[in-house]
Amino acid sequence: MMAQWRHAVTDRTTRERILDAALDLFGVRGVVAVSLDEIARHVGVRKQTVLYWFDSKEALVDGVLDKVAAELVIVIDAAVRAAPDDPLDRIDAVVRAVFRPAVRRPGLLGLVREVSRLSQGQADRLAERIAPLIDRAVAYLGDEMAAGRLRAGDPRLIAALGYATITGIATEPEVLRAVGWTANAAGLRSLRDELRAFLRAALQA
Amino acid sequence: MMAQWRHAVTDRTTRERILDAALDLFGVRGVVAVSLDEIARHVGVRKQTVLYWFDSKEALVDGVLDKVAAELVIVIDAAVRAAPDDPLDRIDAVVRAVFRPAVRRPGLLGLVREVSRLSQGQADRLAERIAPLIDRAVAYLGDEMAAGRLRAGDPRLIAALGYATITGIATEPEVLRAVGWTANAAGLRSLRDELRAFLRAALQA
DNA sequence: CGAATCGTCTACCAATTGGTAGAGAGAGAT
DNA sequence: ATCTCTCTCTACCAATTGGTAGACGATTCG
Repeated sequence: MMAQWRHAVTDRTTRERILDAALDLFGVRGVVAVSLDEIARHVGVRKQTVLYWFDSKEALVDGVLDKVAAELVIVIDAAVRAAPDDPLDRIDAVVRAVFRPAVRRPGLLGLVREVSRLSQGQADRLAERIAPLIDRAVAYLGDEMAAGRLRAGDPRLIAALGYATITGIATEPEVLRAVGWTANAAGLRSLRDELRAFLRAALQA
Repeated sequence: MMAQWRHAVTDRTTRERILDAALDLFGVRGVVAVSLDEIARHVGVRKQTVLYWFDSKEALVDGVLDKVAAELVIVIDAAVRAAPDDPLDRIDAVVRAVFRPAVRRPGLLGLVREVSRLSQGQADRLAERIAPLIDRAVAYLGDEMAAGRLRAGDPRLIAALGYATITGIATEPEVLRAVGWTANAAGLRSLRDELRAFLRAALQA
């Protein structure tokens, strides 16, 4: 139990590779649908090695959630900091910043979605990690609405709706396939632009 | 195999009750996370009775997908037929019509989302059933855009984005909880109204 | 009444699941 | 050279999974 933490700093490779594989598999196919055996196979190791680094499947999920939260916080923080003042441009910047990693790793947002199917404790764990992001976004939306620079509304629900739009479109390739969209570079660009225009229109004053 | 179809007409109770329980459980927790045993327990019957009515778990999923598609088609068809001419009002009507059953049965839209995790054949099965709905919606959006009554854009992607927003917000209670929303009658009303305003703004010319 | 059919049940089964126990290879430290 | 510690492995295990075989009562039909 202790051993893992003592070595997590120096020896990252195996542990990190397990987390990476678990993130992709859990995020795309769901936590219950992916066995420890399958994760181990993807890493090129035996199941017991996974159980050596993580005491249980639950602990592995915890680790993956932490990883996801950290990655999202970094990406969004950087985007917000470097963004211009105008609220619509700022939201634009966040969308663009989230879109790239979300497309590169479909499991990233998929795992956030997965939270509603996990235990209450695990949901709380992730919520706690990204709460600062949410609080800041909600406060920002509220301020800009009050200043008349964004369409008025309940900033909490507006934030949730924006999140639902982004996550929904990023995690449901089947829907895009159903409307005849193709997943090449041009398709991705037009999807990103259409998403930005959609959110701009939804939020502008 | 034949027996089931021969009797599906006369004896609906058990079969229907299995489908109902399976829809709710599959939709909320995911197909792989729910065992036939659990479904049977919810119905008050043994697993083998479930396997009597449906040859396999896969066949049960097929049945549930058909049920979901049929329910959605009926609800949306009725809403569209009874809706006024103005495109924004018409979309409004559809949102309101979908919102009620989606809230009453959280598994309904959850199961549609689940499709990306099922087999290709099952994804096709559902896609085929709701294709008319999608095609009509896309064509309608395109016409109204051309007429200048809706914001211009790729009608296929706009349709997918609208779907993502509705389904996303309806199937992720954790997100709403994270922004401090409460699931009572007043909360539901304000969520529905905020969703309508959001989509109106996103789509209007 | 007798026979067939239908719906549900009990009794199993092989495969897979998350998890335990502990062996053993390799590296560093004494 | 041996001892200790880290890491991965083989060998199991109990529980659960989807699914099969077939018995048993009730209903329908001749």
